[in-house]
Amino acid sequence: MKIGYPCINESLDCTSSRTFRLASYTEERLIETVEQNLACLRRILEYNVQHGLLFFRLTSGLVPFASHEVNKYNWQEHFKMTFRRLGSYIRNNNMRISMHPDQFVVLNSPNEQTVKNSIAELVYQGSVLDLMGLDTTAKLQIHGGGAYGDKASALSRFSEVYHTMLPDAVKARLCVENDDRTYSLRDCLYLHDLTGMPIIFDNLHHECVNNGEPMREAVEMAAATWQPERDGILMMDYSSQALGERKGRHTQSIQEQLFHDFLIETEGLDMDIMLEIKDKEDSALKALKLAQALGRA
DNA sequence: GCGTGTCAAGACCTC
DNA sequence: GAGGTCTTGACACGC
Repeated sequence: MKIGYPCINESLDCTSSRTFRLASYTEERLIETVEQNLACLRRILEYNVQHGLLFFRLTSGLVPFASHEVNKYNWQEHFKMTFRRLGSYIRNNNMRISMHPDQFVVLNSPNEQTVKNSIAELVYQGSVLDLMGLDTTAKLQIHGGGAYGDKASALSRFSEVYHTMLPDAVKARLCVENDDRTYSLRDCLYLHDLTGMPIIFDNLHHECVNNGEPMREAVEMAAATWQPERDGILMMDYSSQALGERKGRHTQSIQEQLFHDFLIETEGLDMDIMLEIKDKEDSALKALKLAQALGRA
């Protein structure tokens, strides 16, 4: 089991998602920003290795405006060697990597342009992992999308786009994650049947929307959608409810007893866990200790 | 130097 | 149809 956190390291004084305004786009600005982002990413990865955190989500913002039409620059070629070195470092240290395109990536949107933009974004993020030379156990994680008042049609639209429009390089990495209001684990299992995509399981979302599956059973069902030789073991997002806040809101800091209970409940199941918790590596380090104490990591 | 309105992109809810 | 919310870090302007 590997433990990790997403995108941002709060102990370091750099960010790997520096950006700028579209209005101030220039090639020079792009190159300079990507250079800084990749240098910071290197530092974050080194921190992670030093601290035993071997699961990490790369930020979507590594290359600003990567899938925007304004960006005609061949950054892939320009940064080829840097990406390759980062990838070697990741592989040599046996780290697991994911990326999570954000809310704007909606494959089942009725709006054709939205679908096109979404695919372009997936191609960009997949190409980052490709340039790093990572195998297909490095994943792209998206949600089901909108329901548009007719979830059955939305699900089949997803499947159609998947089969007719997505490049193989994206399909090899794409996963679907259960969300906290529309697409439950059951819906994701249906999408898995239609496409073969593995399911990234989110325990807090499952608490928000489910069909009565107990937690351990839910984890087992999601894990069964992963083909070990192609996909690796189950990836999951772990969080717990922020007390007194809106349902589904992530806690500020890990509630250690709850995480301990979750590990006990899932004893014997192998998975990599991403702590989706606001204080980032701080909670991930606490989680790692708890997992190590139970002989899980 | 600091505070704050705004930022490429979507969906959904309320009014 | 307009506007707010979700979520959310960082830019960039104004003071």
